[in-house]
Amino acid sequence: MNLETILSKYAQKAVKSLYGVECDTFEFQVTRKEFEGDITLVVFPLLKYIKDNPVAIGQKIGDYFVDNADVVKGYNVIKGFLNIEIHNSYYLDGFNKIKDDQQFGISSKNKGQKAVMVEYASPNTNKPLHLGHIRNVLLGYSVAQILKASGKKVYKTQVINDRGIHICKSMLAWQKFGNGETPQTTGLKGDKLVGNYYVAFDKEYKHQINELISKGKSEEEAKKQAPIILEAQQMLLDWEAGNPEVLELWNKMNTWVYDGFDVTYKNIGVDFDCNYYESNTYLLGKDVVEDGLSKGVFYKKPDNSVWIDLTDEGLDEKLVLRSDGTSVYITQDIGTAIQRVNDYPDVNGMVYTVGNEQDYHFKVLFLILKKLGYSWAENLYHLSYGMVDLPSGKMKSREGTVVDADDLIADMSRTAAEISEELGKLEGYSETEKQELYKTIGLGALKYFILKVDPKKRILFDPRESIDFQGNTGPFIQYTYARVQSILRKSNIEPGGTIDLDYVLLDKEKELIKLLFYFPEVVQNAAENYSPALIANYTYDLVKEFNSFYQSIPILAADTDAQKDFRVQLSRAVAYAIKNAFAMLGIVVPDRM
RNA sequence: GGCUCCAUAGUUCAAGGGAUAGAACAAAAGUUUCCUAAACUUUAGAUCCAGGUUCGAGUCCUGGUGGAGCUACCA
Repeated sequence: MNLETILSKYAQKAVKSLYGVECDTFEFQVTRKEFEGDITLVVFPLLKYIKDNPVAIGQKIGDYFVDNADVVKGYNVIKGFLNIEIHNSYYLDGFNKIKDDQQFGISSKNKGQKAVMVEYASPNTNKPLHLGHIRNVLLGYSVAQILKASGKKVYKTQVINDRGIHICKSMLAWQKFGNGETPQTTGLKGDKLVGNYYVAFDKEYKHQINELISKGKSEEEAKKQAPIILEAQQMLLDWEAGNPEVLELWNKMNTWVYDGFDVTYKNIGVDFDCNYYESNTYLLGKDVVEDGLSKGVFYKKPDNSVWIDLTDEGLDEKLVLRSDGTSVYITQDIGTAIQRVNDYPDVNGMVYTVGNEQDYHFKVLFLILKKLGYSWAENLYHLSYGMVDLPSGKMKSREGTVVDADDLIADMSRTAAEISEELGKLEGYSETEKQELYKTIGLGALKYFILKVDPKKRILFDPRESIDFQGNTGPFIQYTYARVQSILRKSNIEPGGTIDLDYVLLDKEKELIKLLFYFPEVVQNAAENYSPALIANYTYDLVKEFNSFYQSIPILAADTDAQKDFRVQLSRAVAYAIKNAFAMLGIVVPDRM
């Protein structure tokens, strides 16, 4: 039971006995540093029920606390704020309960109940992954970890967009200009190779358009009549018809791309429990539409196209089946959602990590699924995030301003290596260990940089300024962790034992314990809000407090054995929290750096 | 046109309707015979505008301004 809950109970009794008022919700906040006290009851909200002045109310409740609540040592009232001082023994007792818990902050309470499926990445197979995908993947993966840590069962998944005209473009260009090139013959990553042909297609397409325009065609006509686009369209038809040659090429090139993606995912440190391929799912959903039609959820227009009317919900009419009976994007998404629940019957909710340009699409999708009457449709969440922009604006592949995922990761490692080598603290590390560490630090910087920002907001990424390794950054937090590990190596104080409840706590020590107590709540909060940023911010606060403690208070050289013991154990508990919090962000913490 | 999201120090980010709006980077100054200076300690600096609700508004509401996005029988 946390402090707020305990104090709420006393507060409830207090207002009952003092004023005869029934009230069960109270507003607490952490006492500001400039005031005496540990936790503060805000009195103002009580004015609705109690006719008295705020200071008097505060004092009376404060007196009641001191007389009745064991944990309360004293209080002061400033304006409408009742600042409550808590006995050190409360903190020490609580600390004894958590200090050896390596899983601290990770809840296991809801295990075995309903699961949630988290979708992220969702790449196209015609282009390599870029910085935008990195934000997507990091967010999705992190939210999955946070949900797990909050006690939920989670499946991680992606939808791979492996069909359509865009894939045919790369295939066609490879056929025409590829001379049989493969990742093996060129040494290129498969996704990069295929991406190059996508660009090659575009180049040729533009060339043909210009030629046609010079022959007197309008731009519109030229775009439709360029031979290469006609060929691509034919290829798509062949693909849909099951032409074996086209399918073989499609398979071959997609395999290259998947191999390339696997390398990138592994580099980033993310994975999936299952994959859905659009080539398997694009036909799904049609039966559901038929069914919904009979239920009156959808309606048919004279040309046989099927629609849903969402004007009552403030949205538009939306097409769900074309007049020729083929499905559209949303039809497929309806089908995929249902398929997932069929495949994983314990799934009772889904999180879609998709950019905010699709806010409208997901609003519609969720509404449709609700109208179709699926119980799990209540638990769908669009984890919508802002674009990653460059100082010049949007990333555009045609202008070559895309920040490639692999390149960026390599860059980050390189920067980490430069800084590390300059500092020269890695005596005794082998070259492999060093490289591993540089990657850990580089990735830590990148991931923290992206995840500390509220998902909704767009991120500005300036490739020239790169990403900091100092201040409010991943490496700063990793560094603190490494420092603690160093202390633990040097001390021979093992986990276990109990801290004496009479131990005299210094302010900075108490602050750290308070922050630790707050961690499980932060995890729940982050899970409810699907927000890795909350975890990142919390970790930063904790680490900042620890560094201040570390700097001003001797640990191994403490005056007494009791102090040394306590401070080492406190440091270890902080390290557990850092490690677990960072794991929720998908960031690894090093033992040295 | 309609709808959605965003707007906080020079810059990048914080702030569950609560006290004097926090950090970091950049700027200025200091701290290594001491547990890792990727650190710590100081200084200076901000809520887009106008109304409203509230005991209390960066936060909620209305209207502006500026930016982004959506508004396809594409995915």
